[in-house]
Amino acid sequence: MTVTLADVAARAGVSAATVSRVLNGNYPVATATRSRVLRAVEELEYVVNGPASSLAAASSDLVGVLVNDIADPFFGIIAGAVQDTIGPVTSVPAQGRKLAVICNTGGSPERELTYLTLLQRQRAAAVVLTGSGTDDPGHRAALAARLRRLAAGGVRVVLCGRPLPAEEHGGADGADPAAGTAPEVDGPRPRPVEVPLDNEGGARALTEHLLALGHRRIGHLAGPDHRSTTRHRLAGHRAAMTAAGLPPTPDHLLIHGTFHRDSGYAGALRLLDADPGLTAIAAANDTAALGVCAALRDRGLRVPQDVSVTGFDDLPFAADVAPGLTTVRLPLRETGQAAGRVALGAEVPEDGVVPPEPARVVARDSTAPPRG
Amino acid sequence: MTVTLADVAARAGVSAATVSRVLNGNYPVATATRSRVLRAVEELEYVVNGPASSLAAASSDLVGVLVNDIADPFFGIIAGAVQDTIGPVTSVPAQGRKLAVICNTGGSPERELTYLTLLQRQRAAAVVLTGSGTDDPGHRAALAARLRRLAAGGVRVVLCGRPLPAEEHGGADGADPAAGTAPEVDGPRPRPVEVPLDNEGGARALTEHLLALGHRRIGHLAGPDHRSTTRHRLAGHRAAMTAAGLPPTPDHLLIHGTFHRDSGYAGALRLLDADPGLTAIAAANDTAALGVCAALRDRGLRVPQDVSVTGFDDLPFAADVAPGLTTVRLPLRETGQAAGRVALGAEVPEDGVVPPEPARVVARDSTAPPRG
DNA sequence: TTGAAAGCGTTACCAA
DNA sequence: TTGGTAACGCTTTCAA
Repeated sequence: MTVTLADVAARAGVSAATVSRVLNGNYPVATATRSRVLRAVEELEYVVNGPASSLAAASSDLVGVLVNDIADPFFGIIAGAVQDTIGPVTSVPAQGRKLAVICNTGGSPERELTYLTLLQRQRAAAVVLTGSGTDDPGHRAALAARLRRLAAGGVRVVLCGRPLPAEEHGGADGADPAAGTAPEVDGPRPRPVEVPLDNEGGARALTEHLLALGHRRIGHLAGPDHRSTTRHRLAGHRAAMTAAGLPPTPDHLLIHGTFHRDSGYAGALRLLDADPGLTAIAAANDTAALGVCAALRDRGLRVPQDVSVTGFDDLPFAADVAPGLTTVRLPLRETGQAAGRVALGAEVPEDGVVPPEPARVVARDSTAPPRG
Repeated sequence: MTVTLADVAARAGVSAATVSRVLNGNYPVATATRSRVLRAVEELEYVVNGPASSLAAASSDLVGVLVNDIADPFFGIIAGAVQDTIGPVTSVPAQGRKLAVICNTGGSPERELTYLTLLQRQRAAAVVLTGSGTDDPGHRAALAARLRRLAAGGVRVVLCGRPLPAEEHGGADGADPAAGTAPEVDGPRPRPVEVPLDNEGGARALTEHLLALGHRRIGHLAGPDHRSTTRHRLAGHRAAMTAAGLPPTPDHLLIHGTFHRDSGYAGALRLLDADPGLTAIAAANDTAALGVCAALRDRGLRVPQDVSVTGFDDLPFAADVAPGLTTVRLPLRETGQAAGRVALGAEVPEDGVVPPEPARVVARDSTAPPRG
């Protein structure tokens, strides 16, 4: 039923090996032969059998991209950039024609592990993990173990916007007691590469911006607890406060939520209840910040006249859509493209870390002085 | 180096066949044997070789999902819903564990075809095409041919939010003269299934809403020309105008653009220049509508006091973020889930068309009467 | 309930 | 420059 290499070979009057060589273009073939083969391919509408080819070549052209929330443009932009870089229409010569598999983990460490297993099973060429990872020691250890196995299987691992989970100390396979008999790796494998996002610097710049405007009572709507991104952004915020000689944000002005709009809405209401006199709110990301704006509107407050709102640049147009919203512009496209190039093996730094692009504050309509 | 079935079999003291049966769970195996095998799998950290298994079984567990713009939450929501339905954590029993491959076409018919070839090459179990398709006859024919080949290869095809491109009339393979010698299909294959979005009904409801508010000078910012979605939404708009006994929207109030924010911004300015007295603008989608809101703000106009703005529900929170924006709520999640179930083969209607969920108008702050 | 063995369609090595 | 031919790792009859 299906057309195979042999069919093409027969029609072109050559051997299967020759057809393979023509198709892969990695071996010299006489011009006449080549065109004969190509014509046969056309006529028979032949399409390579990927699984067979992957089996024989011991590698596939699949690249996994894990995202926390596919409905969030933040990840959409990164995933799109990765895909553009490695995909059918790539700018990296002789590397393209790979297929990006975008996997939506929903922020769940379990699903993350499940997807990684699935990708390992597909013998993916590379795996790109984007967005924040969990800080939970158990999950980190499990993730580290899985990444180790992926690397051992020749899968290139790229961490985009999150740090590499540390391996367990002590003997090999410390994280998995049952793995004592697992086979050893047959040589040095490429280590995971980090393509960081400057979460800490961005949060610091964001807070410095608010402080420069004269704000002192700043509510902080942080992301989910136990996430690397949350931790880094919080650290940046604190660094700015400290550098300005100010006390750290008090507990009642620091609320943990999610990266979603609802969380921003609810969090803003709680912050206002906790301190009706606050003049600024820093949100976990733009999506949450938009929720903050809505909450302020519903409370009869204006943005930024009454309260300045800031967030991370998850939605490129957020600052424009919600007047008064100040965001940190993270270089999402650039980061995604860098991750894509690393996944292709085209850009692997010595120390395993691609230098991050600096985050920039996009101030807009936020020059109003704080209230009384 | 890598652990294979044989390794597991040896360790468990059984044959490879038995291990395969245990792993696939589609064959009776003694409980004792099963647990012995599973333990060996654990101990060796065995992960199935997907390509090998796909080759032997002549089918893979990959499902392709094509989207026009991965950075647009509209597609993110649909893609996420498809993935949730078919993916590792699925609610459809005994069907899950499939891997969704989300492909970003950027709205380009060429990239669409390229991705379809790539997916055919991977022997994908199913392919889901989402969002508007091109109306260009050449591309439609090429797409129809490719879909036919996919179906012939046993790939289930799902069209989500767009109509099935018609086959060429006349003899078989009419669209591809060079294919005269292509092999015949070896039996009846499942035809593509349509999971529609009610674009026409939504546009009609949107326009009716504006008309009911008393608007008569309505600017229409349509989507890209030659796209099915654009055509359907335009048809709904016109139907509402006609049903109300009104003349069709004049040419100078009908502008084609893209589905992006910038297009909405620029288009709104053009519309205002063409008719400074218009009282409402219907945009191609929410993203463009947000751009319209920004343009109105920059022109010193208020929404909806001076101009009512409407759009399709690409961003769930758009109406909430931009006060005065009225949207049509398309059942994106439901549609995506239906598409996922169809892709799994769990829901295939007789006539090949899943009934669409109705679109609903989400009115908000748009009760202001028109100016003048 | 289990095992042996024949493919599945490519790739890549070795000759020619 | 080309052809023959082992792998590649799994699934799936067919027997036992």
